[in-house]
Amino acid sequence: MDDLESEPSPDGLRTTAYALLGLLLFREETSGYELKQLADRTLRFFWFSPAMSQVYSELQRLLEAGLVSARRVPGPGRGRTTRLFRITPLGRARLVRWLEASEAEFPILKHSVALRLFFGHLTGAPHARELLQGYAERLRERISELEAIRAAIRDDPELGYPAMVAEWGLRYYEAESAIVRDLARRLAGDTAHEVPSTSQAADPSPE
Amino acid sequence: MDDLESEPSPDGLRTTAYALLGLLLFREETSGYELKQLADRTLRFFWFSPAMSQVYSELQRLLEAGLVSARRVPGPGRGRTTRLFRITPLGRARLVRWLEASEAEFPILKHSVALRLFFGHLTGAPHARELLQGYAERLRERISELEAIRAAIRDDPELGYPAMVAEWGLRYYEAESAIVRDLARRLAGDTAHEVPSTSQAADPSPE
DNA sequence: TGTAGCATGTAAGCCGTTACATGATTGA
DNA sequence: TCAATCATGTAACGGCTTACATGCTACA
Repeated sequence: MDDLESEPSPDGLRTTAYALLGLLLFREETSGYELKQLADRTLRFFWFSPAMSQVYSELQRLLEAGLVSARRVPGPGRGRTTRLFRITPLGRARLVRWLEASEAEFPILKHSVALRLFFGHLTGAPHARELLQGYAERLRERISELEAIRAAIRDDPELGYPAMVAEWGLRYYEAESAIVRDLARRLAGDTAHEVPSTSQAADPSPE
Repeated sequence: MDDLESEPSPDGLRTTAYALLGLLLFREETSGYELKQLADRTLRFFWFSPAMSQVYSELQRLLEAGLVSARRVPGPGRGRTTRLFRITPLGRARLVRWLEASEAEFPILKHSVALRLFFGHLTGAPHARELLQGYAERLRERISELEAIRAAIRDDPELGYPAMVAEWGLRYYEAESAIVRDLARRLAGDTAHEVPSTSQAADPSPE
């Protein structure tokens, strides 16, 4: 089982650091705050959106490694200063090297809905159906969000790759919706017997 | 942004602890070692398979909370002892309560292939295509593994829910395969211009 | 003879989170 | 006037991983 789990690259930087570094490519200069917002609109859909505090700490690390530069500017807020970050040529080169030299890990899915369905015999078909319906609902929200984003970037020729990823996400969500719908339907037929299993269940896998 | 990130339940146990606890339902008694193997064949596909050391520490925690019991038996290996764990009635009750009382989080996806594709303009269409083809290859492996598992559990009436999850996984992988195939095809048309973007790219999202 | 599998753990460390601390501006 | 937004961080903690430590049995 050599599922190379995001080995720390020679730079000592993790995938998340490179992800944030890459986002800087799409901006001239950004504050940490703004970068977090950008992550919420992009990374969130296929990686994850780091906490505000992590954004700052990753930026600090990238700064120390020379992959980004920073300058302080006043405001907004009279006494306060804002730090604006920018990717350096070295940063860009390192990002490219990382993309070319390192292997992509197989995607990691933490799917708590599937996990709960796995134990469905404990709570019964009606509960499982509600679980799936709740998930379907949240999927619809996600789809709306992502559709809005895709519509906004669709025709920008500079954003072909982000657009592909957005489409990937949409098709993924739509596949999920279809599967969930089918499973819920199948459970509807079973609704008769509630929480049927009192006995110890059998082995879920053969020897 | 209230994406309730796996809040520690009143028990102080995380999802992973409940996941392992739930796996014990499918066995009379297991060693930590065997539980890890079971996790590799089940949890891995929709949650993640914890490291060996984590399996032991979660079991220890569950033991202290009285949700599992343990007994030591000799062997195999003359001087060595094996600890066999078993879910307690309390454990089962707590698992049910957790399933019923807590909300399922929206699935978390760490998709490094999509992340890399997002930055595809840095490495060019041929590289992106290779990335997708490599992923497609690994997807095929996963599909084979999961198909074998599904075939083995398919007709056991006690394992209806695990079978549903296996099917979910298969359909998910098949959707991924289809999307990846289409994206790779689209990139094939673009192969002419290698690494086209030297200029700073534009904003990936509208103001 | 050596390596893979069975079996159990401890220790160190990083990744990422929540909670905390601070403070100005804008708009309801 | 009160909340939201902009903006920057620090501290504490938990989850999970890798590395380390140990040793037997079966098999090639």
